[in-house]
Amino acid sequence: MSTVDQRRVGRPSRPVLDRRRIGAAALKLVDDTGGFTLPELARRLGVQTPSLYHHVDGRAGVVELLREHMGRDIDISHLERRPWDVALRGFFRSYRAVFAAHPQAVPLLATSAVRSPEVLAAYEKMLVLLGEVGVPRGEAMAILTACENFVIGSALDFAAPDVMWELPDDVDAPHLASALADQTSPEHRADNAFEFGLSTLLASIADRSS
Amino acid sequence: MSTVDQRRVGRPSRPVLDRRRIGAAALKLVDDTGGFTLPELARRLGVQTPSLYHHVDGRAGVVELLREHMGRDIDISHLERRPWDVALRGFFRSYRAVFAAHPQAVPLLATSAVRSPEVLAAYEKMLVLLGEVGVPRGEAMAILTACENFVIGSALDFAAPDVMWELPDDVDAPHLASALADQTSPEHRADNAFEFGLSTLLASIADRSS
DNA sequence: ACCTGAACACCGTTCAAGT
DNA sequence: ACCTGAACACCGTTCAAGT
Repeated sequence: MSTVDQRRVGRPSRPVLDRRRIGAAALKLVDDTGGFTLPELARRLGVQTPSLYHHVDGRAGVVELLREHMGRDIDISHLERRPWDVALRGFFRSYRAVFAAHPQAVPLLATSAVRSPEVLAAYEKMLVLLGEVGVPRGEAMAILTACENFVIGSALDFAAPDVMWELPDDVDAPHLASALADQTSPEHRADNAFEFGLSTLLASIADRSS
Repeated sequence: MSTVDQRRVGRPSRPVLDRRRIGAAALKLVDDTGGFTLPELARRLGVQTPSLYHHVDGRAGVVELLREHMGRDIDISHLERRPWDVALRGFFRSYRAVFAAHPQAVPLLATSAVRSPEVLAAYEKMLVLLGEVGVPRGEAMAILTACENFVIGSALDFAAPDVMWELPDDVDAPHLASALADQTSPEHRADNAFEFGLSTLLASIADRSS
């Protein structure tokens, strides 16, 4: 009948895709479904699967895009604040909050930490902070790495279902059962653990300063 | 010519597969190649792919098998030792050492922590320890969770390539560069960070005891 | 440069058939 | 119960063709 079928072949007058749009759609897809597939991502973008390859390097490239996208959300400005512990606490909270905002994405990214220029710049600033406080240079990297490892582990914990702490009936663990029951706020189990660990690690930095 | 071709159809006189053998082969495969595929796993076991489904629930079931297999290697006996900090330190070191022995498997398992009966029993014992020391019951779970999160994050860190800390030429980060250079032993970067964080977390438990 | 359609190798899963 | 062979839907990736 009419020429409603606008299926087009060949290069469009203006590009319909760009890395930013792909990254946003991918993150949305992961948030919605817990995973992603190139065909499904392409469908959401109204495009054929191979089109993606003009902008990202396959599936691994999309994961990289997720990493970039979430890395941008980490609020580095905390590191401008003083005193140093307020700066670090704010930064690491933001770091974890970004993961917590996209729990389904965490397992995809956990393989390797974010190493974008922005994150490297953040490390640079944190090292300056530690230097100001008097932490020996040789120890600074170990301290920050420990903090980051803790943040990533905590993010994974947050992403994990709370159901994982349900005890099977056949295991006898009275102390564990009552400890789970005695939690001040079970719904914030992961948050409590995070705040505890973060405070602990930061306090130990104070100990190392001169 | 001869009947060398022993391809058989139907149920074998004695089972050729069992969960243990599948788990061991899967772990070996992951250690060797960094991943696994059901066809590849079946090939190594000298069996057809669908045969695996008689023993494990598909691909997810194999991951579960990996978890069980590695969980068995964690040395719980540390928790019988005293004083409490020796017990906990030994246990968490063993926990991480198991991951470190199979770095390629870590990303596969990181999604959810090990929650086998053995690990639950370990938690039970650790809670008894914390109780002996006088840690308030309401805080105990947060403390142990923080330790576990740290261990898992550290395991992922260990599994990550050290190359990730190579600085691109275009980023200007003098403090980061010198901090990396000043590390007491770069080849043990991940280990140093782990030992630092673990000591810190354990020390804070002492603070919480009465 | 950038999108499409067709094609390929490969993977996870199901199931009937056979002992 | 336990293994095989065949079959299916689906995925990631490549590439020539078209603008």
